Amino acid sequence: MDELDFDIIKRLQTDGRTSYTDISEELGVTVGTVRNRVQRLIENQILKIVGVVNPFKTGSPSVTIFGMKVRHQKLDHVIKKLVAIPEVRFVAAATGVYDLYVEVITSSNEELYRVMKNGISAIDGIESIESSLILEIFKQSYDWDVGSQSSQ
Amino acid sequence: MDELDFDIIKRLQTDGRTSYTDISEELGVTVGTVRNRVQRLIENQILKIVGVVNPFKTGSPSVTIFGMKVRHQKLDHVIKKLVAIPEVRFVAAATGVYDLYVEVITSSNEELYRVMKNGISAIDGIESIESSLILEIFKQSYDWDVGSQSSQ
DNA sequence: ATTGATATTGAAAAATTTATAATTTATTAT
DNA sequence: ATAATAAATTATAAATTTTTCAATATCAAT
Repeated sequence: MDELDFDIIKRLQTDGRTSYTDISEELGVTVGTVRNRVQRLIENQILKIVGVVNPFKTGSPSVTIFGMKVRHQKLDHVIKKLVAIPEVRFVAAATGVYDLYVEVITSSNEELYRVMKNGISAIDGIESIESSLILEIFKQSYDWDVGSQSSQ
Repeated sequence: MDELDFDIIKRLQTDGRTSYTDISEELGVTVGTVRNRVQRLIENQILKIVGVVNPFKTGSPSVTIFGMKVRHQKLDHVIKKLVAIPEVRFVAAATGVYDLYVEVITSSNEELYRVMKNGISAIDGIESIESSLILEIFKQSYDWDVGSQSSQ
């Protein structure tokens, strides 16, 4: 990871379909180099180019954020199980009131209930779950500051 | 929004750089149609094609999730102010313990402190803030089920 | 300095995107 | 129902981008 990687990422953060040609001209390297770099970043799972939708604009989905307290000996196990559930789209460890934050998106409340009952509740090691149904998303941006070589 | 829109979105959710040609062949429509649809979806802010990075793989950032309780009369105002802060990348209204969930990404703890002190704390109407520093992200997927015409 | 490994470049071929006009499909008013 | 209008889709060609690959350059270790 060097300055060029960061610069390429910055460009793709604002538009994931920016042509490698454009990026190469802007950054003063060859298209091939941009291509190689992007490929490597994607292979190493540092970068992912995806179409993102606001779930509330494509239907009436159930978006839920869970705050979980977990037995620390079981943390790895709980994470592994959660990650394996398709409807679980975000899992992160945190400090503070909850050990884990988990986001689930289903296309209905019935399906949410199914995931909670058969998927999440069945996991051994979860001590408590606080759940919040998301009503509306006001901001969802992906161009956060990836920093730079010099700032590390 | 019809079945074709959903199918195009589904394809882009897994790879944002899938060629329109590929999509068109797969869905049995012309490239032009795919192009028009994607353009319209992006214009209407239903779809966004972006490069997403795992912030923890591009440095040592501060990722924080805030749970906020807000005076309901001030909710619009608080949301407006939060959305305007560049480091705030996610704002959503919720049921449950918190009225708002907010995610902030900064490239350091110092910057996080600055955003909290000058940006967030300065907003009138926030009654309480619970903050959790995210330590690691285990899953971050974007291919949630956008449903279909028939399922709506 | 030399070797080996890795990354970048340049150039041509293949493929995709873009633009545009014609056609089809859908919508609205009569 | 029918005609008129609008909107979306198609087909085609030109412009651009992506891909491939051999040659060159860069870097790290000996």
